[in-house]
Amino acid sequence: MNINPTSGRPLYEQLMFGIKQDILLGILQPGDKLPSVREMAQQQLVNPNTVAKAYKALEGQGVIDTVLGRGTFVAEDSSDFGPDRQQMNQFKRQLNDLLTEGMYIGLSRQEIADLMNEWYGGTHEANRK
Amino acid sequence: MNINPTSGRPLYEQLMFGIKQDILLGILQPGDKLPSVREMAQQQLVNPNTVAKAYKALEGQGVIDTVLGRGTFVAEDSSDFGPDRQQMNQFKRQLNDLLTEGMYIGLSRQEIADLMNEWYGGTHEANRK
Amino acid sequence: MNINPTSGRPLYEQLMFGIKQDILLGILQPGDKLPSVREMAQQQLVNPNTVAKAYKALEGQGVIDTVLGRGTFVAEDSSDFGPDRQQMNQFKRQLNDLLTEGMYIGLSRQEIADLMNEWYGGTHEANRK
Amino acid sequence: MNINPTSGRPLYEQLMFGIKQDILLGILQPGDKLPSVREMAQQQLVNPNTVAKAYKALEGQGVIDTVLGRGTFVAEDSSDFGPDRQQMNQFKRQLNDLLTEGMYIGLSRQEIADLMNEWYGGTHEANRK
DNA sequence: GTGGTCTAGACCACG
DNA sequence: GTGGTCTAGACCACC
Repeated sequence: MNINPTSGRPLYEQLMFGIKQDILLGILQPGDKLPSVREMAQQQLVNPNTVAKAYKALEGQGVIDTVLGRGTFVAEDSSDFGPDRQQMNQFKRQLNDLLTEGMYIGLSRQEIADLMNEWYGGTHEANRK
Repeated sequence: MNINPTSGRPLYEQLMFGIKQDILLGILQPGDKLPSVREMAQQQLVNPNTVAKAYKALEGQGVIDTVLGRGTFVAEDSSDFGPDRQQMNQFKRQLNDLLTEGMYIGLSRQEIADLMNEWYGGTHEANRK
Repeated sequence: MNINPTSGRPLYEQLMFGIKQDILLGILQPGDKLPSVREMAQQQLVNPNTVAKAYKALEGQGVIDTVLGRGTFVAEDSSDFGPDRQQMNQFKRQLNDLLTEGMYIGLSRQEIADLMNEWYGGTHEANRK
Repeated sequence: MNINPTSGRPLYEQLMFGIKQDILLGILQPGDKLPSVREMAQQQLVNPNTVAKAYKALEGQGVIDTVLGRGTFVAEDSSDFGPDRQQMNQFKRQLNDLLTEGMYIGLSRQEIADLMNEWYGGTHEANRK
């Protein structure tokens, strides 16, 4: 998981994102314990408040469970968060914007497809369906 | 072009994308005059400053040219040059983010490829020269 | 003389500039007749008012003389407009800005010097002192 | 850095150049935090929006990075990459304009070269690594 | 606390 | 008429 403070995306969102990704990739399994708020804050060089906010939001989504005094754990049924309509629409809008941008800087359809394949091939071979 | 003030996306960014798309779709041709800042502001129900901000940013990207006292025009050779390194890097970062996002909301590689083909097929197949 | 409407510099200033340059280069000699306001406007694709404004300003500087009903002529003593202190200061400030910019985009001192020599060599060999 | 509100040059542009120069002079080092928008506005007696405009433009040029909620920082590798084509073209245009201007106010090739050497010698010889 | 966005309204130079 | 700049002041999300 990589946190990029200059990307403009909220840090807490990037954290949520990274954790969900780790679950989808199987790096984190249901029942696994997450780093404590303070540990995670040190690892990722962010403010503990930011981690706490991410954990709280994930708990609200049912992705993780917090047990007072023991820690935070990946929920048992955490991996079935499929795309809802709102997320899909947002994604399509973003893809739309990105392809417009790509076309503008002179990238062909093939070049963009290549970049896409590169990403899947390089980092996520094991996860393709 | 439709500006949606409640979408959460900055208005000036929506304007920029709308104009870029109009150019790619051929609705706006190189050399065409854009609505004046004040006209566009009235059409889209935003403040003239917001339009000016979008126009300025587009000029910075080489998409449009502004002639003092005359107006703003679609640039002639906006996509002639290949992508430069900075643009490429930025694009790859954005693509990376988007694909991660797609994976996170549960979209498969094929589904994303389909969305991409849909975009190219639907809006731009007919427009290629 | 080339007028660039998108440079951000006022058109009338570019005109003044170009005329003075032609005089310095010897293309225009003292006593030569300048194109009429309308002719010049057609040649340079600008509004006649813009040409008139440039001519008037040049006359105010003693660079050209207007004879009513006959036309506009290069003044006899027009070529001795040396740098005054204000012009020098402005020039130094602009050079300062430009060199800062050049250093920023990664140009070495030598590369900038080369560009400079290229400019002098290419266009103005005859005029060097 | 001194902002001169009566010079005719846009304030935000003066800010941009002042910051770039501070970086080149080593007064600001990569990673250093810039004064906050509000602080800088007070220091330079300008409106915060004007500072924000300058910061935003510098970020667009890759000179500084902004971290939401934390502040603005000098970018780490701002001049690593060579100049890209667009930047080069813009620089050449500006150099061209400036040299024409110099010739027009009566500066010889040697005088301009001297001014250039003066700039490099005076401000940046000691600072090279 | 930080920067980001938007509005409103003013003044200016240019054409 | 055009865009460019600046100010003032508001509201927001993020940290």
